Amino acid sequence: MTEKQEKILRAALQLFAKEGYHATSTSKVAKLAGVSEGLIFRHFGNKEGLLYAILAVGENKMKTLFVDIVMESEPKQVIRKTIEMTSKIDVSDYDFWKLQFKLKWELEINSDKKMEPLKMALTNAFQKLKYESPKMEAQLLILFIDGMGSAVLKGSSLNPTEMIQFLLRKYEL
Amino acid sequence: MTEKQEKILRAALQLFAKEGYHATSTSKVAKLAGVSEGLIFRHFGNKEGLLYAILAVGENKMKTLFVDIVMESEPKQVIRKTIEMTSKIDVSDYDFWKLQFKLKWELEINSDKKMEPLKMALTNAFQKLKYESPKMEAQLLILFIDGMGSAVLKGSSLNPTEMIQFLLRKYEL
DNA sequence: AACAAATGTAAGTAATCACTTGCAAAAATA
DNA sequence: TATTTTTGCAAGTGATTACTTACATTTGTT
Repeated sequence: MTEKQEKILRAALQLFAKEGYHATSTSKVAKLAGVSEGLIFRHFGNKEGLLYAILAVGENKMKTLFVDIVMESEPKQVIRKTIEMTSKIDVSDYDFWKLQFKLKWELEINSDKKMEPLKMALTNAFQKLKYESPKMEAQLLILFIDGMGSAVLKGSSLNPTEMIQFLLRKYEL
Repeated sequence: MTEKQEKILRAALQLFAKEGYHATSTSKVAKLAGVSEGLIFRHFGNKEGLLYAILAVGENKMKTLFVDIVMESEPKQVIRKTIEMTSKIDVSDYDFWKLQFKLKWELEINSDKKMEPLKMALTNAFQKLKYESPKMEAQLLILFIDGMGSAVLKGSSLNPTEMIQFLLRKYEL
């Protein structure tokens, strides 16, 4: 990975996350990155290739965020860590997460499949804790996580710390 | 409102909801509507004007969906109706709601303010029912509604009817 | 050192973008 | 009926789009 390649990826992430994929032209990316426009196509083939290069880099961020939860054996800890997940997101990664949410609607790129391991872990946790409908409980919690993430990234009025505390009490954690 | 004006609005809603605002060109809208491209600008000024004309038409849809809940005096009914809200959405209105969610991310058009009356009604309802943190409860439920709507409109694997039943049980309704 | 491959740029390309102009037909108003 | 206003279209406009080409420079390999 060249220095200029990284500059392109950083610039593209920043612009895609802020303005959206279609609203960002390759010439804008090149300008912000301080490279010639042609270099984008030399390295990434086309605009779509640039997008997927960004997503590939960020894929690991998501995995490392999940692996700590999925590996956890204590059921109560699985639930606690899931609820606290959004607060664990580094501010420097906001652009990446914002892009993830944006793409879900702008293009129809779904990140649901990546959620599957988390859903499994949660279902198991709720089952161990003798909840009546562990599968539904897992789905509901994921719904909340998604909503929390969305609220935080859009700078909604919602106070995430307060909401996390509230949820932890609800699940008796 | 001319017949051709309506045709333009219908075509634009369909395309904006499916492909997104930036990905839809005015020429595509004109083609689908079966009119000349210039007519769009004659009637709506520019592309943004076309978008806001669509949103103005749909504004009432949102209001009528909320008014039934906000006017309800029985607290348990307020909560029940809120939970059941997503299932009350007509399939023919899917495009409008999809556009609403899309715009929240593609442009930064926030529909949070329109949620405020619902939030107030829910807070009151939870207060009457002696919940410990009525405000947080209201916020949590709205988070859920948002997530449900998002899941339904994106055709996620989530079964909304099942989830609604599950939630009604959770709130002892 | 010699050669090949990879990295980089400047200046293009045709196509498409949102939008305008000029003019005709229809509708409303007098 | 005469006149104005509104509705509509065909054919434009310059700007911007994603992408290509031709050529120079740097880097890696033998």
